[in-house]
Amino acid sequence: MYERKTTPNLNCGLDLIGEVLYGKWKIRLLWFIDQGYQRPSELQRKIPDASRRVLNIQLKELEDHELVTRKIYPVVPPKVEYSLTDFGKTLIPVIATLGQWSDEHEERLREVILKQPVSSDIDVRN
Amino acid sequence: MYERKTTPNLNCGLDLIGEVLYGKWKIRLLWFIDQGYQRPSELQRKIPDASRRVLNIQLKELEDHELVTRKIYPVVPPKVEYSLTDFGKTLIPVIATLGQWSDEHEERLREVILKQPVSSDIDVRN
DNA sequence: TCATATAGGGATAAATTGATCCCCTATTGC
DNA sequence: GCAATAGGGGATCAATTTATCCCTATATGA
Repeated sequence: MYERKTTPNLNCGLDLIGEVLYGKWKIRLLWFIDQGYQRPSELQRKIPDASRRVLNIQLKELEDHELVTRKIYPVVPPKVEYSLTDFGKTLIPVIATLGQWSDEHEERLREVILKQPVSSDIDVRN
Repeated sequence: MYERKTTPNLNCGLDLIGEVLYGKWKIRLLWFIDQGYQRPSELQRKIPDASRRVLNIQLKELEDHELVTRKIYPVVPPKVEYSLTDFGKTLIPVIATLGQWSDEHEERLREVILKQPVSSDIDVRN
């Protein structure tokens, strides 16, 4: 497993939330789990761009941070279900705010993201 | 300058907001600029853990994404001021939501972040 | 003359994150 | 026996992000 070499900054609230929410798929994982997609395979289908492996790793981190719990059913083939903890649930309105903002500004966002490379870098040979 | 080798995912709103807000210091930069700390040196003093260089790079990205504008005063020594664009200002309530959540849960967050390494990894030889 | 302040950037190294590949478990059904 | 199913993990590589180091410029004040 990867071992951190630097100590995280934990000065202000924004550092703290960064520690638990940074990770390419974490916000989506929380969101989809809240929506009822609780099994790993369901989550993979909802987030096909992420590899199985990375989702597992990020789910594990969410679990370590007590935002989700993992319940294993002792059946074959195995069955696992993730749920939000009460703590994790408090994040849902926050995520909703993020989602709402990006939905409202979707078009603008696409523009500014895709206009790369920036004007000064445009190569007229294209 | 670093050149991207993969194309970003832009499927849903959460991908989009990720594109503009990912970056260790970006949220803080937006927040402090909104608070009136507009000059690079002021921002550096507010965020001493970030190097000058990285702040410049992230400010540049915020500018490319039209969240801030950069005004250069032709004086010596040089003077530069960043301001939020109207677009950037729409993010402030979103950031406030993030900040509020993490302030409310500050103690809990510190706990779960610092309890690392997780129980199964604890080495009794310590 | 030299340090300070102010803003910036290139080159490069280090850290972190994400992706790929291949392997394991056990049962059911063909 | 072999494939499919469902969940998982080690090793390793690639991509990305952040940090470090050192350089530019000009004016002011000691």
